[in-house]
Formats: sequence, C-alpha cells, structure tokens
Amino acid sequence: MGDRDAKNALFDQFARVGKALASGKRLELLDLIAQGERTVDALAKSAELGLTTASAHLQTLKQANLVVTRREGTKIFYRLAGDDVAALFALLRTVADDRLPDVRTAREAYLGDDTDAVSRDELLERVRSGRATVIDVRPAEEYAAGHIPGAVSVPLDELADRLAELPADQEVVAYCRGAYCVLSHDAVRLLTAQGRTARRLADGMLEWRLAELPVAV
Amino acid sequence: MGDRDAKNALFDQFARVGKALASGKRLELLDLIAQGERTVDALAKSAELGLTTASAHLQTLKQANLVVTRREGTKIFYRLAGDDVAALFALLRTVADDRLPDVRTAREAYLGDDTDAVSRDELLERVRSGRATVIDVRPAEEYAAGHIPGAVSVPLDELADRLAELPADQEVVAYCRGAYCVLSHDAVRLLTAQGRTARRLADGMLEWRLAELPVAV
DNA sequence: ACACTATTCCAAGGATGATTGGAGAACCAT
DNA sequence: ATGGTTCTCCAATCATCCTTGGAATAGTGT
Repeated sequence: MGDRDAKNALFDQFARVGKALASGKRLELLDLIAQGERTVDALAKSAELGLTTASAHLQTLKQANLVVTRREGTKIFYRLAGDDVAALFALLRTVADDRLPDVRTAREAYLGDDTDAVSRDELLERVRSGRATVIDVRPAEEYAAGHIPGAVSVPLDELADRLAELPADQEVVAYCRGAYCVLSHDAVRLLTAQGRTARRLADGMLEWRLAELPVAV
Repeated sequence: MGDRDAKNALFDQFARVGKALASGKRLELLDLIAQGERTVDALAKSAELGLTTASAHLQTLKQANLVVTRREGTKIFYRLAGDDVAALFALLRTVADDRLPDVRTAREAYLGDDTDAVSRDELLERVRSGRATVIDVRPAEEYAAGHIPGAVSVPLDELADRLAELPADQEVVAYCRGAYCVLSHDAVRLLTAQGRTARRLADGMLEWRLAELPVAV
C-alpha cells in the first residue's frame, strides 16, 4: 500500500464534496440554485433561512466549488458550477429515494398523494400534437431563467386567479423544479378541485436539463 | 410554499446520504467494498483503521443503506447495496476531480506521474487482437470477486517475483480498483523499470462494472 | 464624504460527529 | 458449558459544524 498520508489526503479531498452535500439546508439551497442564479437574499427567503445562515451555507458550497458567484452591483448571484453538479445532486436524491424507506415516507408527507404523472416523452408528444397545455408553476424568475419550450408561466401563487387563461376543454400538464418539488402537485390538486383535467410532469426542470432536452429562454 | 417541517424532513433525509459520503475514511471503505464483499476486519486492515473505528464508519454507511451485510459464521461481510451506489460514488469523485484543484494535486501526490493510459475500448481491442497481456494487480480476493475477462491475477505484491510469467515481447496492461487506485501506477513503474513495455488502464474495475462491460468470475 | 444596501466575516454557544477502550452479543468448536 | 473469534454497543473525550447577532467590507446613490 502506498503512502498513507497521501491517500488520506486524496480521500479527504473527495470528502469535501460529500461534506457539502451533508446538510438538508444546503441541499435545499442547491435545489433552488439549480433553477437558475439567485442572490443570497432571495435564496435565504426561499429557503426560509436567516441571511447569515444562508450565507454561511453558500460559502461551504462555494468552497467545495459546487457553486460559483457573480457580482452585479451590491448583489451577488450564486449559480451551479456546472451540469455535473446538477447530475450529482439528482443522483444523490435518486439513490436516497431508492435506498431509504424514510425518504419515501417523508416525500409522501411533503408532496401529498402521488397523482399519476406524465413522462418527459409523453409531455413532448402531447405538446406536438396540441393535446395539452403545459404550464410552468415555478416563480416567474425561474421560468425566465429557462423553461420547457411552449410552456406558459403560471406561478402557483397566480394560478387560482388565472384559471380563465387555461382552455377548459384541454388537459393541463404542470411542472416545476424537479421530482421533489411540491408546486406541480399543489397545482394539479388545485386544478382538479376546479373540475379541470390536470396532470403533472413526473419530474421537472432539473431532470429536463440533465436529459439535454431543449430549453427556452 | 408548502409545509416547512415536511420539506425540511425530506431534505434532511436526502442529507443522510450526503452525510454518509462526508468522511474520507468512509469513502475509502466504500472504495474497497465496491470491489466485492469484505469482512469488517479485512476492511479495517486495508484502510488502516482501528476495528471499532471501521465498525462505526460501516454502521453509518449501513444506516444510510449504501451497504448491506451478510453474516457467515462469526464473520460479517459488507457489500454495496447496489450499482447506483457505485455510480454515485464514482460521480462524486469525478465531480471533485473536475471542480477542486486540490483534488488534482492530492491525486498527483498519491498516484505519481500520470503515465499515459489505455481506455477501456483500447484494452478490449488489444485483448481481441492478442496484442497485449492484461494483468489485474489487485489483491487476489478482489480478482476472485470479479475481473476483466482474459485478465491474469498478479497482485502487486507478487509482481516482482512473477515477471517471468509475463511475455517479454508483448505490451502489458495493468489495472486495479478504479481511477484513483495506486496499484496499477506502481505496477507500471515497476515493469517499466524492468525494461518491459507497460501501460495502465485509465480507470479500473469500478468504472468497468458501471460501463456494464462483461465481468468474469 | 455620507448614508444605504447586500453580503461576508467574526465570535460564541450549543449540537453533532470521530475515535478509542472495554464490555457485551452472536456464533463456532470442542 | 467453556473458550475463542468476530463484530457491535456503550461511554467518554475531543474535534468539527450549525446558528446567530453584531461588526466589517464592497458597492451604489446623493
């Protein structure tokens, strides 16, 4: 066996990435950042964290080089360092979901009943044939940072007030951030309660990007 | 935004997997376990850890369901819970290597000069055309748990004494555990010092399995 | 220069994790 | 049963991380 100190040093370096992924708060921040660049303040509010707490977590993500920053005036925008980081994040969640029974129960508690979902291929096919209206129920800024071509931005907040914009005789497909985002679940429940035919995309923008499907801006 | 407690609970569950990957020691244990099932004692010795320390780390890996155990008499064997875990582990290392400059320096310090390596495709092609002898320089037990078809087991320990077995007029390709395993580097250095023509596979058994290439047992 | 905004840095408390030795549990052999 | 082997559990110490408020920094606007 080679040099023990050098080996420890190498594996400790790998562990830096693991450590960055070892906090639920940081994973939630990554989930938000994966949707597009955001300021510290916006991230803190979205994740319901104190500003300094959010900043500290963002620093650890930054020190692991999973995110990079850009300054614009007094604001600092955080974004993912690359698609490989998004892939790692997505795989972590998939492995956790497949391996840990507690993830499944926590997921069901958070997202609610798992209404039957549409796959990415089905969504593409429905859009092409004009059989469905696709709505992006994320906040408008995330839609602006990139969305599924042909999708209309209807943030969940505004959905109840904007029902009239959606054709009543056509199926609505809602999507949001990713496989564990609650927005599309809430949207489908709201639409169904209003008598509309609505389903959700099985995952969301994160997985859409990773599948290298076209993204509109 | 939905139920904050439920959302925190979900992301904390994801973080359980991150926490399991947040220690260099545990990553080293995973690296070993990925080669095939091993007992606690064997893992502790290979990773140069105290028995109780190794056991404690293995417990955290087990509680994250990244590894599973099997009892055989007084011995307990640990193995990976699935290929997805190996894929996550490999991706973590790739991301770390691509993103963290310190990983590159630590890697070079541990592995030594990066001799030019052979890709998996090149190796397959050389074996088919009989232009190379492939040697597996991992410990014999790891070879026994699965190896590249056609490879000969020559553990690094025995390599110096078994030079005569290797054809002097043919190129030797050495491989070991994975992209960050030192054994094949040492083997190539030893063989080159003996005047042989030797190269190493760019990665190793971990990546070979993940590429779903044939594995012999 | 001065006030103002956005963010990071610093320090301190509490919480969580790592390591170790020794006791305990599961199993096998005699 | 007894003793031996292998591993886990427990308890204690030490180190590291999380969180928070307040101070410091970088930039903008007047």
